[in-house]
Amino acid sequence: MVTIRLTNSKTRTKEDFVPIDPSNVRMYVCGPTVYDRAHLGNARPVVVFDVLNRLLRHVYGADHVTYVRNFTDVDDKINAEALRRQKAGSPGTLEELIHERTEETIAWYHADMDALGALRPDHEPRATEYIGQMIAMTQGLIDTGHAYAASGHVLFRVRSYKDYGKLSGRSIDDMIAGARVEVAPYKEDPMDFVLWKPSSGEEPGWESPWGKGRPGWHIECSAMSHELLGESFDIHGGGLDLQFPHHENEIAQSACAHPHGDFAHYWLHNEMLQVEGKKMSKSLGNFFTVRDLLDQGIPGEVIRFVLLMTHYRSPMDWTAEKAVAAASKLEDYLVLGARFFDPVVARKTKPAQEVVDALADDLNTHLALTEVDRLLGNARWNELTSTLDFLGLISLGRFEARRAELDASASTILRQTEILTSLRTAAMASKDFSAVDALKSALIAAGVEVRMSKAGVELVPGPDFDSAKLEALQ
RNA sequence: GGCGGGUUGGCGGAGAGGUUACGCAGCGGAUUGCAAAUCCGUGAAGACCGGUUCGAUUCCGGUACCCGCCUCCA
Repeated sequence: MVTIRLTNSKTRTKEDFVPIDPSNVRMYVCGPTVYDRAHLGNARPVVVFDVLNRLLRHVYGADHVTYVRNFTDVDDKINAEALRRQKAGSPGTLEELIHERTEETIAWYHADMDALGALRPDHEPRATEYIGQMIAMTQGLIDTGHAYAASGHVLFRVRSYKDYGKLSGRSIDDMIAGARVEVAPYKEDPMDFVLWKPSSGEEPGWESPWGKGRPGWHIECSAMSHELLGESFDIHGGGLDLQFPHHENEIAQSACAHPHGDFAHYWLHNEMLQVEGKKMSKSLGNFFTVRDLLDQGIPGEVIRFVLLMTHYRSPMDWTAEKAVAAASKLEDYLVLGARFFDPVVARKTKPAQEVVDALADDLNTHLALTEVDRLLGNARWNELTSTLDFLGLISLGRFEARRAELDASASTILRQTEILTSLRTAAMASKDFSAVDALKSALIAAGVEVRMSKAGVELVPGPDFDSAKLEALQ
C-alpha cells in the first residue's frame, strides 16, 4: 500500500499518514460562509482537499473515507443581506429571507465547485442544523469550568487550556501584547472568545440557557465535526488564514469538551491565493468569483489545472497566462487521449503509479501534472485518460463522448480527405490553389486540423472540432 | 511590535549534497504550394553575504526584499 505523507501543521513536519481506522478514514474541512458567490480564493481549499479526498479513496477504498465539509449559515453578513432585501421590499419574514439567501448561495456553491471537478463531500452539515449540539457542548464547557456566562454571552476561558496557541505558535501573552482590538468589558481575559452571543430583536436566534442567541463561529465546527466524525478523527483542513484564531479555538474547545479524544491528528493548511502578484481584494479591482471566470469562458477544468500547478503550501498566483497554458495542455490531452485510448481498457486501468506517488508525497500536484505529461510523451494512452479522470480534470465519460463523435464523423473525414487530395493533386499541376484553400479554410472552421505534406493529406479533428459544421460541408 | 512562509533560467515550477528536472516561450534545422502539425538540435538559473564540506542551488547563520496571520476573509 502507498504510504501517504502529509505536512502536519501541528508538528510543522512532513509525517507518514497513519489513520486511526483504515476502514473509516475521517477528514473535516472548514467550508464557506454562505453569504455570497465563492471567490477564487475559496476554490483553492476545495480543490486541494478534493485531491486529498480522491487520493484517500484510491488508497483506502472509496467506501472507507468520510469527508465532511460544513456550511456556515449563521453569520452577520447573511443577516445584513437579508435585511437589505427586506428593506428593498422583498416579501417574507427576515428569517425566511435569511433562509432564502443561504439556500441560493449553497446552490451556487454546489454548481461552481461541481464545475471545478470537486466531488461532493459525504456530509455537508449546516450550522443551523446542529444548534442543539452547540448548546450542549457550550453547557458542558461551563460545567467543567472552561467557560463562563457573562452579560448574555458565554466565553471560553482561554487560560483553562494549557496548550492554547500551540497550533499557531503563539503565546497568550504575546498575543495580548500585540492586540489591537478593543476588549469587551465582560471578558475575564482579553483573549477569551465567544461560544454563544445574544441576538437582538431582528437577528436570528435560538432559545438557550443564556437567553435567545446564536453560536460563536468556532463552536460550530467543533460541534459538527464531533457529531459526524467523533472525538478523534484523522485530518482537519482549511486555509492558512483560519489557523488563528479559528482552528486554535476549535482545538481548545474540543480538547476541553472531550478530554478523552484527541481531536484531529493531522492539520493541513493551504496557502493563500494571489492575483497577478497581489492579494485579491475588492479595492484593488482584482477580485473575482469562480462564476466570473466560468462566465468568461474559462472552463472549470482549466481553473482546476491552474490551481494544481502550485503546491498547496506555497502562495499561488492566478494569472491569465497560466490559464492559457493550462487550457492548451488540456486540449492536447483531450484530443490525443480520445483518439488513441481504448475505452474498455481505460475503464479497467488504474491511475499511473507515478502520479499517485507524487500526490502521496504531501500532495505534490505539480509533480503529478509533470508525470501526466510524461504519460502523453510515452503514449501511455489508457493510463493518461484514467489518470486525468482520477485527478478530476477530464472524465473518462468525456473522452468516450469525444471518441463517439470522432467515430461518427470518421467516414466524412475520410471522404473530405479524398476530396482535398484530388483537389490538391489538380492544383499542383495547374498552380491554382484557390479551391484547395477554400476547402482548407472550411475544414479549419469546423475545427479540423489540416496537414499536408509530401506523403499526402491528413485531417485530424482538433480541440474545437464541430461535427455539425463538418457535415454541413457535404 | 509578535508569529509564520517565501525568494530557482524569459515565464511557470520540482527533486536531489556531486549526475539533463520537466513544461511553455525563444533560437537553429528538417518538412511545406502557403500554412498548421510533427520531428531533431540548442542557449539559459538558483536574491545577497558568510560558514560547514573534497564539493552547495540543495545543510547552517546573517542581510535584503516579498507575502500572510495577529480584525468571525479559504
